[in-house]
Amino acid sequence: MKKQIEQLVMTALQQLAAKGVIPQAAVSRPKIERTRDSKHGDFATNAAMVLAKAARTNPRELAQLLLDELPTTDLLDHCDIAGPGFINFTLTSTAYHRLIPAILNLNHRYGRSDLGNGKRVQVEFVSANPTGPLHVGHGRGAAYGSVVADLLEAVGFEVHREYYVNDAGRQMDILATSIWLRYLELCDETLTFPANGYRGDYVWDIAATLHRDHGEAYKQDVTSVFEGVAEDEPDGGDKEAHIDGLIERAKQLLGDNRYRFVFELGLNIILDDIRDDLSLFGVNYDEWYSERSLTESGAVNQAIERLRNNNQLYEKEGALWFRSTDFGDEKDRVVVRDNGQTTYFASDIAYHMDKLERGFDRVIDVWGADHHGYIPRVKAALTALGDDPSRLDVLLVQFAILYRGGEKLQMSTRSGQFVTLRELRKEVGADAARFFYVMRKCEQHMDFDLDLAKSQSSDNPVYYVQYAHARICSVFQQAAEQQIPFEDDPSAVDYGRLSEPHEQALLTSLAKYPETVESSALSEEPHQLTHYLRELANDFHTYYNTHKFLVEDSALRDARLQLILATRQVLRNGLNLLGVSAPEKM
RNA sequence: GCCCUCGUAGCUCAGCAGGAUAGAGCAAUCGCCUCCUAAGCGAUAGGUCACAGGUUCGACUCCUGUCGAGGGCACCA
Repeated sequence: MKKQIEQLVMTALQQLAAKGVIPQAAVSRPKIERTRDSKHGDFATNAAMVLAKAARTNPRELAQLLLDELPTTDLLDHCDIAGPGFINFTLTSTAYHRLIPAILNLNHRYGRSDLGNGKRVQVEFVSANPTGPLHVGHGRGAAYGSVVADLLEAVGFEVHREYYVNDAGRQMDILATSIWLRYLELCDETLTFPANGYRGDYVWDIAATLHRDHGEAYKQDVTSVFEGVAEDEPDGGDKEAHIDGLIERAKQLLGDNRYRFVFELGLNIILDDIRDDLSLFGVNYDEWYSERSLTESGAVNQAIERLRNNNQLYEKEGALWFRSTDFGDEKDRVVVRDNGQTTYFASDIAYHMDKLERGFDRVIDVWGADHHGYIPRVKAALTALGDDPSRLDVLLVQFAILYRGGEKLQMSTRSGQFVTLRELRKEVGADAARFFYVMRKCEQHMDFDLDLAKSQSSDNPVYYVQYAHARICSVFQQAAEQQIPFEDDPSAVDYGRLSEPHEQALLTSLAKYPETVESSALSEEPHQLTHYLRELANDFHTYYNTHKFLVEDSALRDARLQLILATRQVLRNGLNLLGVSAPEKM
């Protein structure tokens, strides 16, 4: 609807330009907005106010000239000039009535568009280190990323969903070593677990698997493990040096193959768990991209070479540095350490280079807010490599703070004290969790109230929307049980019978759906859709409470039933985009 | 110290590229089920949009500064 008005105004503007009223250069896509107040009609434009200066006339006069040039259409009931020079458009009721069969014919396609023109977009999200189960902080990124991906797909982009697996690096070595130490404990060895090791129960579980399947094949004498290793922090030493020493010792004592085996065992079990967890949360990927594969394929070295050839690297204190300050970063960054190992940043340069080279028109990274300082250096690297950094957009997701019984819950992966995404799902359900996560703007710090998400009451917005859907289903259930007939061809119904204000309100909301999806998708703001669905559900509940649908008057009944069928379709489409179920019964 | 994000009703948040009288939901008070699911609906009350300047016809929205909250400033990943 909005598009149609936009075209009408555009035509009028071109006419005005042709007549020399306004300069040709001033003609641009007019801004058409929904009015806030229905007294001002359905849509409004400020075009006359914007162009008044260029036309050397006052806004209200220009508005009149514009209206004179507006093509005739059965879409518009009337237009008027208001306030300082707004033009208000009021649609005809037929324009709205035509919407019902249109929605029902389009079915699940109502709200989808081809705006994206099949452009390829990659969305990378979650990408948590596989050193433990996902926690509720990752949940927000998961819900947000997957809804953004689905929204972009709905408006016609070709979307590629990807998880970057950090399967290399020190954190993974710490995990492998933690598993091995727990294994030794299961072999009845006594030891002091390192302060910096991973202490979660899942580490015990993996160690138990190793012990069960391989007995004592990986056992070593504990004194040989700890002897000569730097003191741990509680003993007055450095916890980093201590854990690094233990990693070295593990590699030494187990040998390459056996160490590798423990490492892989941990990685695979945890990754399988993450995959399973996300899938149950309704989050699926096209690709799990391994960090290690970048090193193995030589991509990391290639990226470093390319930077070197572009004269962006220099050596200092035995390490190789990238001149990221030349591209706006606050300090230069190391890509190869003095021990010859490439840094995580080097992998990330290679990864982002690879992303752009895979031919995506746009690359979106969904990161936790704690990574924001990382953006300038990645963009710097892309610029230095001669790529276009504007093709990369980083969306930052703020932390979610969990509350239970009004108390803030603390969490930390290392200490093993956290609420996992799995626990959250079990406690509040995937539907409520997803809806809650996505209800807030991503850059907004979020308070996640567990009690509220769990409550099956009016306080809970998820149930509110789902309930509207179930209620509509129930009406048709009733019609079937009472054998009340109704016309099932939406185009054979007289919608002129829909004259109640509640019906008009509902129709207006239904018409807004495509605009909402488009705007949500383009601004990467799923919360717009959740708010919309709440309003739509509210329009329906209000209507439901004041009017009966299964009335005697069959023509009126037909019109009302088709209207709520269209409503059900939109609720369903919207919930589906959020990855939330639309139950028939509640 | 520097950088990023945020600061709207008692609480949690909307306010879409500046536009016509600031919006919801909780919580509070008062109403509505012999009637298609009361997980619902209606009504009342509640706000110098953190503060101070600036930009203009017009600022919650843009710019600068102050204050406050969170996060980031590794040869960790």
